[in-house]
Amino acid sequence: MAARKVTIRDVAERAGVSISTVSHTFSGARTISEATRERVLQATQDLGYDPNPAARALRIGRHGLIGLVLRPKFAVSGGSGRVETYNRLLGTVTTEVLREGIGVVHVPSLDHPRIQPVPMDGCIVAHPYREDAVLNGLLARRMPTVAIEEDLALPDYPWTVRLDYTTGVNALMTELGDRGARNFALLTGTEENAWNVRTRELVETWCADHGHESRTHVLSEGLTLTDARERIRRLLAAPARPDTLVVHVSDFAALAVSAAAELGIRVPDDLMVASLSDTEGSRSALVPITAIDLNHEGMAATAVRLMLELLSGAPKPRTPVHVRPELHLRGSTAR
Amino acid sequence: MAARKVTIRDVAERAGVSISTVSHTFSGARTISEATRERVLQATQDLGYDPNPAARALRIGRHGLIGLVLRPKFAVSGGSGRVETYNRLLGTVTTEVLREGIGVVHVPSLDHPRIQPVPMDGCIVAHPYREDAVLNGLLARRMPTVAIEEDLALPDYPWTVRLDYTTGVNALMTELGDRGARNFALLTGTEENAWNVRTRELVETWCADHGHESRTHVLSEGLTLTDARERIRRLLAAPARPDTLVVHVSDFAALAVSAAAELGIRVPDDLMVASLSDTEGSRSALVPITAIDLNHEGMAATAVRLMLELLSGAPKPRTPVHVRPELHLRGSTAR
DNA sequence: GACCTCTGTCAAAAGGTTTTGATAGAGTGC
DNA sequence: GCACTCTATCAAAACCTTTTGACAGAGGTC
Repeated sequence: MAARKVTIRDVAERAGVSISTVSHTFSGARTISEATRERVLQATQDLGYDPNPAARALRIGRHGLIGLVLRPKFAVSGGSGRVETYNRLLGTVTTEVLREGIGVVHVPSLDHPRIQPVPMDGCIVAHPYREDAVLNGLLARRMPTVAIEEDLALPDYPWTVRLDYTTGVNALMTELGDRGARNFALLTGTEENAWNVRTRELVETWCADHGHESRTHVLSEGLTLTDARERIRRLLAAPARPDTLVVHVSDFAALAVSAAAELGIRVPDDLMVASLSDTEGSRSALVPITAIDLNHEGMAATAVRLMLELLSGAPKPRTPVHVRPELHLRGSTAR
Repeated sequence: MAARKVTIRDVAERAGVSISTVSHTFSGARTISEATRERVLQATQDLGYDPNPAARALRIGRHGLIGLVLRPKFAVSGGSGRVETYNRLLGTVTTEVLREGIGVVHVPSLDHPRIQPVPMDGCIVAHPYREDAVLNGLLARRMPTVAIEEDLALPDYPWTVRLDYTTGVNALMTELGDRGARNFALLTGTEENAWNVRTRELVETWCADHGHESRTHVLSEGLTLTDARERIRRLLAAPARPDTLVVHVSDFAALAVSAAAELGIRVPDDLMVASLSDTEGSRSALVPITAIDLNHEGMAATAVRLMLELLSGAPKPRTPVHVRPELHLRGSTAR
């Protein structure tokens, strides 16, 4: 079936020139006469020559590929919100990187500390856990690595893109406060990532600072929608019901809205709901939900920028790199 | 910053052995004494050695990567249904391929006929257009290629995974007929891919065979939701309104359901709606919509199986490879 | 002690590019 | 017609692995 691959040597032979001439024809590194170029191109065509990327990479020392790892592990079965996140990241990284003529390779987020050697010039790790095994493995191998969101155990890693939670969460809380919220319930998650930890700190601090009630409930991100619904329903049916719900997962926020409807609780009049992430789930809920958009596009684009800097040998950023989230006010908190 | 990369030669030197011994230590191709192995591993550790994938690929002639191209072009901004499709494909391909220790690389679906050389052993092209430039470019380069859905101009390409539209669409139409559908409107798309063309043929043929009215409307997949909504609204407001809508894009089907609600048309009593694709849009519409699930998981897994066969030199499949879609009956067509 | 087999190691070749120093020949200026 | 510069080309080296044929020494058999 597969006859021997045709190499630059075959092309050179057929065109009656040396292999360096063929190479130069493609790269334009040296001037080549029109007649020769013609013959080389013709030979290339005839033979169906396709340069070997491995040989090229070996010689020039670059693969032209950057890796992308998403943690938490990409799960097809996972909530649609997570899928959307992955897509926004992947889409942006792909687009941005492409502009530089670089490709994207999926790096399996093996829990194995030793990732199998993948041809990449650098790697972007999105949403690492605390003491993330993949991130640490890459760093140990001296792979140029950019993190999207910090590994909480590596707060000083300079090549990190951080979301400016302070601005985002405080803006949201102020808005809720202005609209009369006094008794908050925060639904946060179990995964130890910047998103959960930082937003929790900020919400709790803000409530404490403003003398408002606040109670934090931890809900596993892995909960089925049915189980999550049940948990939320119980929370809303309890006698001392909060007047405001701040929910980490947008799909859960949507659940809260529909659970409220079933219980005859009016949103936003009796209960305000806000989400700490923004996806289709929050946008197209029964009552559209006020949400903080995590600006995955901005994060990804910035990560790519950082990666290009890192690869070109630029000095590390001296101050933390932040990206602004976007607050979308919607019906679930409207007057 | 980046001192010269440490190579197998450095490890050999530090361990006081030859480079072949180092290589054998890793590959296990020859027996190595315990003492030597120990020293080699220690040296590897000390130096932070990381094998060069390009050199390896060059030598063994395989990259350990397969490419994935999604056409129509992956658009983040595109409808959420398209995003979901991409994810289901990507997720399945990644998972399946990983099992074999192979990685996945994103191939930009450049409209450029000449994709830049990407290190991959084979490439999966999903949903090619008619006379697809990328698919043809790959074949011209003799790249082992598997198509998910046929290129209509290459009906005999053997390494193609096809959806069994006949079974799926006929089951749907029969169901609709049984439930009293007599006057059909088919909303199909402008892109010339197997999905649009095959389903259209089947719906029209079925209606003709059963002596039912049917009218086909072509809606661009690129329409904004607002424009699509308007078009659908006009269709439903017309005097000779169909009793059944079969819609290609699930997001458009969801629009039809809500447009009907606005016009006071009851679904399914006055109007049945079915979708030729199944996504979050159809599942969580105002009235959940009966839909044909394109079984992207099955298609992707089969494509990977085909790819592995192709790469291992197996003979081409003698009969077309089909995957069954799944029909989900929901409220939009219920009695 | 001659012959053989095994074990552990090495040296060298091969894989397909890109890059660079060298050079032949053509053109230019006087 | 000499000295020089350009233009177009070539040969060879380098990139880092994996694979394979060779071989030295240890141990076994008669």
